[in-house]
Amino acid sequence: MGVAERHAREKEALRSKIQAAASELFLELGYQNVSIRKIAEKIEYAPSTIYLHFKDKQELLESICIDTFAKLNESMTELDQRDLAPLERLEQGMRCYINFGLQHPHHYLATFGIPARDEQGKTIESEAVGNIGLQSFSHLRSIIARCMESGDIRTADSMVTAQSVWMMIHGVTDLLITHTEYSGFPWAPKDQLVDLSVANIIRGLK
Amino acid sequence: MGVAERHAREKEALRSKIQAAASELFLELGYQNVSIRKIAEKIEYAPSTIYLHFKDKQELLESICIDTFAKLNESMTELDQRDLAPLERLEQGMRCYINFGLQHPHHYLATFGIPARDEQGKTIESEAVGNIGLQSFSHLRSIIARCMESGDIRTADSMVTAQSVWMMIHGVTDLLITHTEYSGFPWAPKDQLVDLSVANIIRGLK
DNA sequence: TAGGCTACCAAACGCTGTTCAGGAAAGCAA
DNA sequence: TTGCTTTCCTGAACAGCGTTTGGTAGCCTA
Repeated sequence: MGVAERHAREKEALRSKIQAAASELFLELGYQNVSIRKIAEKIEYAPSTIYLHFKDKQELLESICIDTFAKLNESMTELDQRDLAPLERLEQGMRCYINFGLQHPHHYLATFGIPARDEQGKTIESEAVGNIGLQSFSHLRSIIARCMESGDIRTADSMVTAQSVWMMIHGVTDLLITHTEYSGFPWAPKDQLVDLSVANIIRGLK
Repeated sequence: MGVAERHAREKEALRSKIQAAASELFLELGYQNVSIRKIAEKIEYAPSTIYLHFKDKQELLESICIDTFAKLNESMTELDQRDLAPLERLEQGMRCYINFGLQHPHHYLATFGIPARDEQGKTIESEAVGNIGLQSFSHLRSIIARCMESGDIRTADSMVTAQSVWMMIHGVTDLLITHTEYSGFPWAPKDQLVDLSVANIIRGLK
């Protein structure tokens, strides 16, 4: 009676196909310019079919971002296994985060830069995105806690400290993604900005 | 022959009325939810009339953001005249920036958080916005240069340093605006995050 | 008073996300 | 094989969006 299983597989296959098409367009055109109709056309299905697999556009794009952010968490976990000194680990973690943002600019912005807003303009955030974000964040927090234990940085509330650090590297990542192209502003080279920022953030924690 | 003048005044008045209505809706509903049609309805004109005064929606919203950012520059100039010690001045400047973002969240996000993007997803930035941003930035740079001269922070390239600092406080501002409402993430109180971030950024510069 | 000029608007175009009634096909039971 | 049910998918529509265009009404000048 493998019929039900086959059906489930086929259904899953189409879901993946939608995600793949959306992901490609997403990468190509950016968040603002991906439309349900373009995705549908790419996979040669009717637009309404997409709604059989995803509640709405937000959920579809979110599912892609979650997949992408899972890669960030993988990188972080990998970094954990390289058993570096705490401070070195912290620096690598920050660089890893920034590089991730630069490698997946659209996904990064869709997740952190352009939150969904309701009619009142309040931020809406899904549980799923919250979870994956929390995972990344807890990596950061634990590294910071370790740096405090080892005495590499001064002791403080690891929660508040980690949030503050996250905000800073988010700012670096965000502006590197969105505003570096603009030639009217005399941006310094990315490398310099990253190096100095990472160094100064760590210095500030000592 | 005051007719032409009266006409010019009337034209200017309508332009301002459009801006005022847009600004109000903007504040109320956020960037995503302001539409030309809603603005038109609010001032009881046809949507197309708006296009006699603004090239497109982007230009209209930009003109509002520019006005708002002019206030930030005013605050910064005011701060200059209070003739504080360099380091104190730097701290106040940073706090001033963050508070500005929190007081005008939609304007802040529209200017820095949600840049216009073309079909390829590249950032488009207008000259006008670039100018006003450059003004704010040059304030920051000159304070930092002064702190270097006075020996309060270590000497380095003031351009790169200012950009790095800007990125960090942008990150703090941005995340305070967009993600604090989300209850699933255990955010620390805003005050704590601001205090620690500002203190650590300055510490990192020493 | 006639002509021109400006301000304005209604309607339309092509796009968007989303919903929904219905059809085709596949699976199952008799 | 026939009929029934379930599943998947679609075409058409709705309401909204930013923007353009053709045309009109009213004021200003001559």
